[in-house]
Amino acid sequence: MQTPISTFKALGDPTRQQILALLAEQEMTIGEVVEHFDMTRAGVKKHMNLLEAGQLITVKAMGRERVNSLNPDGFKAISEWATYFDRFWDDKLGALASLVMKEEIND
Amino acid sequence: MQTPISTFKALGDPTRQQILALLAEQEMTIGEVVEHFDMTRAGVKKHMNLLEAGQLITVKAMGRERVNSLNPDGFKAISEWATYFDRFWDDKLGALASLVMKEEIND
DNA sequence: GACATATGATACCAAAAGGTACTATTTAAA
DNA sequence: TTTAAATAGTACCTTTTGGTATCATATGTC
Repeated sequence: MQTPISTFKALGDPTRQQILALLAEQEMTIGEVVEHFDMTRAGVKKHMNLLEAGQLITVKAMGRERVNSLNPDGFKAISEWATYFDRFWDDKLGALASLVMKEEIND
Repeated sequence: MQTPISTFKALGDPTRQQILALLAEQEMTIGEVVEHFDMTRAGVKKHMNLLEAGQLITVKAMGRERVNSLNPDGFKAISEWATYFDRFWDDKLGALASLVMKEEIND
């Protein structure tokens, strides 16, 4: 499987997590997001660009405004990645169980 | 819920992803990991420190060697986080369905 | 058209991360 | 006890990232 590195990268920052939390409540323009932070619009915009690169948000133009909303794609990618690893652990535990059994037989 | 930012951060780098892939096959000392990369031991060690901070690997001392293995904790944290968001999407869709219904009633 | 507003983009600075060279510490072996 | 191996840690440099200031572009309003 291929790992969504840009998505992990986007998620690995506290400011971006806060932005996602805001957008989880309701979609917002950049201007509205900025009001929640002590940061310039350009600074927030850079974070938004990374979130968009990680497919965690989408932007739709509404006149001269641009509304940002959460994008399921990125979240879904992480979810699938996690599912893959859940199975991996099951296999490992299975392998461990087999090993324990073999030892018991050999005793 | 609290988000495992250090874990996301550790996962958001291609070199660290490769290290995890190696350790998924078998546990290794740092020296063995280094053999797979065109990088100094100290460079690899820094990545290992970040992986350990994200609870993605554990280290056990074996004599003068230190064996690194995958740590389920970090992966499990991501898995739980993903599960939380899966439910979130379900709720959003549910909310959307309710909204559509309400509009039909108001028509 | 003129003007204000919402935004994107670029250049620049400061801080953090990626990486190397070097030194120190611990442990196995002769 | 000397020597070599495996590793941790620190100082330092380079690159990337976080952030600001500034300018350019597009859109709604008068």
